[in-house]
Amino acid sequence: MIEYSGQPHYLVAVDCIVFGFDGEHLKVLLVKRGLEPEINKWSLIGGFVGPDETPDDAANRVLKKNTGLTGIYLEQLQIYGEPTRDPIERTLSVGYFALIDINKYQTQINDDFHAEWFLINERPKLIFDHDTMIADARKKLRYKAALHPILFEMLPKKFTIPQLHILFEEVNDTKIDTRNFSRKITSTGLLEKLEEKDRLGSKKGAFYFKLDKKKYHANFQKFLNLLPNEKS
Amino acid sequence: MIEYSGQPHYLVAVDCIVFGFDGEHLKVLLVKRGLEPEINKWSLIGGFVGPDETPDDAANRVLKKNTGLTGIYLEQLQIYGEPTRDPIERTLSVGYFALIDINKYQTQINDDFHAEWFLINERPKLIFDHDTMIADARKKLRYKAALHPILFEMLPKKFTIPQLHILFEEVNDTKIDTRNFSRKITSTGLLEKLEEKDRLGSKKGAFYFKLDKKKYHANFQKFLNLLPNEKS
DNA sequence: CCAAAAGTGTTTCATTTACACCCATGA
DNA sequence: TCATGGGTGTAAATGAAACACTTTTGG
Repeated sequence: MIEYSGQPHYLVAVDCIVFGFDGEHLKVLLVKRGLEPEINKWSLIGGFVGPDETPDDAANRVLKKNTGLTGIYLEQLQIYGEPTRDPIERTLSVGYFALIDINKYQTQINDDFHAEWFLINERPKLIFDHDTMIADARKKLRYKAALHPILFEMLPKKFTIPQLHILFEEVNDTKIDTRNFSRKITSTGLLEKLEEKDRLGSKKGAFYFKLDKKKYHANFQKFLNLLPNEKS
Repeated sequence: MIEYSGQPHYLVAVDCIVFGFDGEHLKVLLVKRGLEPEINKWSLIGGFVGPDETPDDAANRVLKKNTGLTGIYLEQLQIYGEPTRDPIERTLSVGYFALIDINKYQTQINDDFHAEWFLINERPKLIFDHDTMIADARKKLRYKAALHPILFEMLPKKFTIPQLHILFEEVNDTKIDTRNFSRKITSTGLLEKLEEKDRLGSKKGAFYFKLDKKKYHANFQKFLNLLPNEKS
C-alpha cells in the first residue's frame, strides 16, 4: 500500500472569533476552557477537526454547540501554525470569524454553555495565541466592512440607521458624519424602509429598516464604499 | 502527562499557486509530482509542513526549492480540508498564491526542478483539488488587484505602462481604456518615471517606470480603485 | 508620408464631502 | 417651548469615464 511514510501528523483545530453588537459596543464571545492545559481560563470557541468533517464543518459544529445557532455568518481568517503555539502537542488551528445578532440567542448562550460576552477592549487575557487571533479578526472585519455590507449580520432583522451608524463607528473606531452616513447606506439600495419607528433612542424616533436579502446576496461581491475616504 | 487523548492526527501540507506574466499572458507554474499516488501527473508546487516550521515557512521552503527564489510575494488563500481530498490519507492543505517575475529566474526553474509554465487557460488537468485551488487563487488575485497594487510583483524592475495595462486586462479578462488606465496608475504616485524608453513594443516607444518601494509599502493597505467601475 | 502605439487634453457626469437647516416629539 | 437626535437640501470639490486629438518614429 502507498503511504506518505515518515511524514509527521498533527492535531488540527478550529477557533472562532464570535463578534456581536449590543447597541453600543462591539463584543466578543468567550468560553471557559474545559480541558487541560489552561483549564478554566478564557478562550475562543474552538475544537478539534473530526475525521469526517472539514474545518468549516467543525467551526459550524462548535458554534452550534456553544451558541445554539446555525447559519451563522462565518469566514475563514487564516491558519495559525506556530510549532509551539500549543504547549502540549503541535496543533494547527484554523481561525474563523463569526458575526451574530447578540440579542437573538443570548439566553441560550449564557445558560447552556457558560459562554460570556465581553467588550472587545475589556476582555480577559486569553490562552495561547488567541489574542493575536482577535486582533487579526478585528482587522479583517474592518477591511471587509468597508467594502461589503457584512455588519448587517450583527443587527436584528429590524434596525435603524442610527444603530447601524454606531456599529460602523464602533468597528472602525472613528467618528462618521451621521447625515452623510444615512444617505450612503440607503443609496446602496439594500435596505427596505418599514412603517414602524423605534422610539426608544430619541424623541423623534428613527425608522426601522430591514435588509433586502435578495439584493444583499446579489451585491455581496460588489465593492461598496461604506466609509468616508481619508484625507491625506 | 497531559495530552489530547484520542484526537485524530492528520498530515498538513502546503500548495502554492505561482502566477507569472510573460508580457502577453498570465501563466501558472506547475511541477511533475514526484511521489505516489499520481506520480508524474502535473500538480501545484507543494509539500508537507515539517515539525519545526509554520505553514508559511513550508511554503517559502518549497518555493525556494522549486524556483530558486526567495522573498517572493506570498499570500495565504485558505485551507483545503475535505476529508477525502487525498485518497491515500487525510491531508489538509494550506493554499497559497505567489506572484513572481517570470523573466527573473526562468532558467533555474526549468532546468533544475522540472517545473514548467503553463498558460492559465491551457494547462493540464491537475491532481486532487488543485484545479479548484487555481480557480480560487485567480478570484482572489482579481479581488486584490482591483484594490491594491500587487500586480507589480509580476513585472520586472523596469516596466512600461502598456505592459502593466496588458497584465491588468489579462488578470481581469476585460478591456480597459489605455488612456484612462495610464492616468489612473500614474496618479497613485507609486511609480517613478525613468529616462529610458522601451522601443520594442512600438515605434514611438514607451517610457520605463519603476516602483517607488517606500510608497508602495506605505500605501499597501489603502484602497485604490484600479479598475473601471461597472455600469449597471 | 503613413500607420500604429503612446499618451495628453477636455468635457461630462457621478460621487463625496461639508455643513446649513428643517423635522418631530417627549418632557 | 425647547432640547435632542433624525433626517433632508445643497453647493463645492473631487474623481471617473468617454473620447478627440497630438506626439513620436520605423518603415
